[in-house]
Amino acid sequence: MGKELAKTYDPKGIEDRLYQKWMDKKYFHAEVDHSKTPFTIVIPPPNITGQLHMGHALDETMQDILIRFKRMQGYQALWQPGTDHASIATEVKIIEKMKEEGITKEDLGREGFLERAWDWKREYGGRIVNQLKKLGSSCDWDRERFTMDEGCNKAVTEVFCKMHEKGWIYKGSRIINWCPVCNTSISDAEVEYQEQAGHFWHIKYPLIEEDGRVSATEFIEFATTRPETMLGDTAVAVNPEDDRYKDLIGKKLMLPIVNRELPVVADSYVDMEFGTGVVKITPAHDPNDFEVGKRHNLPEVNIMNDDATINENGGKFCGMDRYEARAAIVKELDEMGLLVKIEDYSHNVGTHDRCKTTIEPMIKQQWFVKMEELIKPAVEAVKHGEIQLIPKRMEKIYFNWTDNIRDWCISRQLWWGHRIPAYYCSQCGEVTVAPHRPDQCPKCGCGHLEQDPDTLDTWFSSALWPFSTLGWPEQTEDLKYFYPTDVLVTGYDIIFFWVIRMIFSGYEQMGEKPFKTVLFHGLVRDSLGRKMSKSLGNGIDPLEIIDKYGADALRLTLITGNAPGNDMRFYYERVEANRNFANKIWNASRFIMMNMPEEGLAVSEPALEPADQWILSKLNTLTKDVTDHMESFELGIAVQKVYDFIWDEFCDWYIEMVKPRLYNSDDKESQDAALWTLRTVLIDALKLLHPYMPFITEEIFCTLQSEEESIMVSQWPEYQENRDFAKEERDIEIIKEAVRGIRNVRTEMNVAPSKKAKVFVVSENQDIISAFTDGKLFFAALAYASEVAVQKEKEGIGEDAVSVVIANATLYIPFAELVDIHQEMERLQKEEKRLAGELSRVNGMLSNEKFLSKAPEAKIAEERAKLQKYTQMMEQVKERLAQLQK
RNA sequence: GGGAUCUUAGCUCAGCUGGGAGAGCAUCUGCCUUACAAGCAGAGGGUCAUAGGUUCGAGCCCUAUAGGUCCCACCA
Repeated sequence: MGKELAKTYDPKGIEDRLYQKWMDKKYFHAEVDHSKTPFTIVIPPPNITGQLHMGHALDETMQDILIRFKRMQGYQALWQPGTDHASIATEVKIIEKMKEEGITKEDLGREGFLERAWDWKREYGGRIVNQLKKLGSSCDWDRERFTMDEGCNKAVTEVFCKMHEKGWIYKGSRIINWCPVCNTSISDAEVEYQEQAGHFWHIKYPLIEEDGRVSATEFIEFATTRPETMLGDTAVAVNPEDDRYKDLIGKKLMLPIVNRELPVVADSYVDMEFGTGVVKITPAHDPNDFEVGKRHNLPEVNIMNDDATINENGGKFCGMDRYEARAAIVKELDEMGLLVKIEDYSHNVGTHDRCKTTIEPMIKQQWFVKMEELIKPAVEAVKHGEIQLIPKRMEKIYFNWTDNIRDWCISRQLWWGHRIPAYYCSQCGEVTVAPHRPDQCPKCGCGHLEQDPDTLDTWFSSALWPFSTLGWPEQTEDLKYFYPTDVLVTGYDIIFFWVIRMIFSGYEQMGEKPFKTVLFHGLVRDSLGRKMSKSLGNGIDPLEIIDKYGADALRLTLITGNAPGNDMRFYYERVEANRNFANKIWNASRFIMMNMPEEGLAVSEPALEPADQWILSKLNTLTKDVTDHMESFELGIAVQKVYDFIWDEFCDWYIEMVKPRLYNSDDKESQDAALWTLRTVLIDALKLLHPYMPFITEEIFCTLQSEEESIMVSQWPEYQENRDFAKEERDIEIIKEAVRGIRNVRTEMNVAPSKKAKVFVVSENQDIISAFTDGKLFFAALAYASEVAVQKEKEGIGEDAVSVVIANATLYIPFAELVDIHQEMERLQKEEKRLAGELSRVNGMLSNEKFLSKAPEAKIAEERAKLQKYTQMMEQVKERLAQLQK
């Protein structure tokens, strides 16, 4: 007897031990090796503030599967890991923590705050990395990077200076999205529109008559959702085509409360159909109005402070919060008789995606990236398939963004991040953009230079990630060898933030795409289909699942039962089912090991029996299918096939077929062949499964072979022509069909499993006869037969036998005392009816001329074969029925 | 307003380029058969949202409709 294993698989202990072994052996490490083809994945760097959630777990699992697969295939597989400083997310968290201590950012000052931030990074930055390891992620940890490490900082500065010189980064006064809570500008991508119930205030402004007096009778009415912005109104606009207002164009209105004269301008932006066809124009606080203002040279009156309170331009409302001011203004307008009515109105409000605060559009000096030219190669690359997006439908989302792109506001009024390398001369005001602080102002020569206080959007550095992590801007060997990377795996939710920006950055800085394929996945939701979130408290912690069911079970759950790019729901039942699968493999392996002789097996291939050839042939097909599916990124389909193979074909059929041979030590040769096949098939199946379930496969592999070896650096199985046994496959399938038939009738007749009976196999077909003769031993075991007689004639079979009809053969089981002739006839009649149905369908097809002339030959041949098979079976059923009727 | 996506067994979902509907869980029946009760053997259960169309053939392709989800968008 061979090695002993525990009766149930317990991943605890095993996983950490194996991970440590892999680390110790440096299996994850990849070096430049020109004898191999590189295969590279860069990790979407998790935030240092983050804790592992299901989204990460899915993301990392997909990447690990690909990396392990390619590594086994012989590629030089590099999975480049690292973390992201996550500028705003981290800064907000640190401020929150400081608040508990009663300290503000300002108390500490910039230096003090940054010290705290780095402390935070040291404390929590490693946490997520350790969690990734729990999943089994085979990242090259020796290469771990951080978006604010020296190399990445250098890359950021380099890009900023280069692009500034080129004129593609500029500073400008433009309308931007301002978050009054986070106190910073944010990019368009960070604005999240939320449908909110609000009001539509109908207001009217009086006309100024020719003589300069404010009319008491003539007004223009319009509606607004933000009445407080009237403080910044500098015009009212109508559509130039609008006959109702043609006469008004060029005239003036009086802005109430503020008492500012407003011109009536004509602009096609105004929709005549909407509302009254009149729009008040606030260039400083609305992006559209800003554009209108530019077109008509309107003054821009900023009415708000950074915290969204009204500033001195708001007169008596100065100091009020924007909503307080809104109420006060509405009240005053009402008192003045200028409020026409208030309607309930549901509309989209822009909020900051991080804190959900309603953003305030404001005109501010900010740094921008000019997108027009930059985006072009990124569009071409996807359009021409140089970069492939999976699933393909993501392309539409991609183009939708690229087609409507606006300049990217990259400056943030934050401290945690890459500080903008721009220096201002306090004497002459000259702006110098340079990698390092200049000693003196290049214009006036003075030494009073102040660095821009702002930092860069956190995505500015992540956009460079695929090459900054490989050493850029240095032309390193790593960069030459591993870039462009192969696959980027990420959620579709950051396509705009990250994927697009990496693509245009790759082309701009490297002159080459950052990756060949982008593999998108969806969101992991809870069992009710809701997003997992802290506020709902419905998040499921992957670490708890790993602790309870093992990382392998979790990985399998995340990767199966879901189409690429679709969201998935998380069910404990599914993890449990996959845990059970792990246990199934464990026990199959245990069985094999228990039967292995101490001295081991001869290495050479023994004389195989049909059952052995059948499973080897199945494995061969499986190998091909799995490899094909994995190569086309159909990871879930691939592993589903391995699952079915292992559970159904290997465990439920092959192991059962082989038991009688194992227990019969008289035929040593047959036993050896069985053992050899069991081991060979198990090992290859484990290899196919390894990328998905790295721990259990390694544990078994090593127990089966030696602790020193590792499945993760073993060779990926390949399809072998000489393992394709078509005939044996067919023969065994026929026997399986017979077994199923017998089990079926036995259950139907309530025959106790312990009750064995003689089974007669009657067939005139020589192939069938020899197949059953060869497989007698296992057929008997599977079909609960006490004895099997394979013969051409029906001799010696009593009338009161149960019969099972399969193609080209009839099986008889004499159950004298159990057989109820009437019941047996009913059963056969049911079968007759089923066959009649099949026959009419097949005949229908084959008698259709159009089918015969248009369908592919293979299909026609297939149907003809079926016709033959069913016809033959029908004859047997009829014959048997005729006998019983006598 | 534009677009994407979904609607398949009681539940959650697969179903790759069109060729006789699948899985897991749940349900029912019988089994502790010397790898596994986290198991084995068997069973029931679907007019593949609806209506048209293309095709020899449609869950799959096209059109429309209904309902759900999501993304984008400058109608104040």
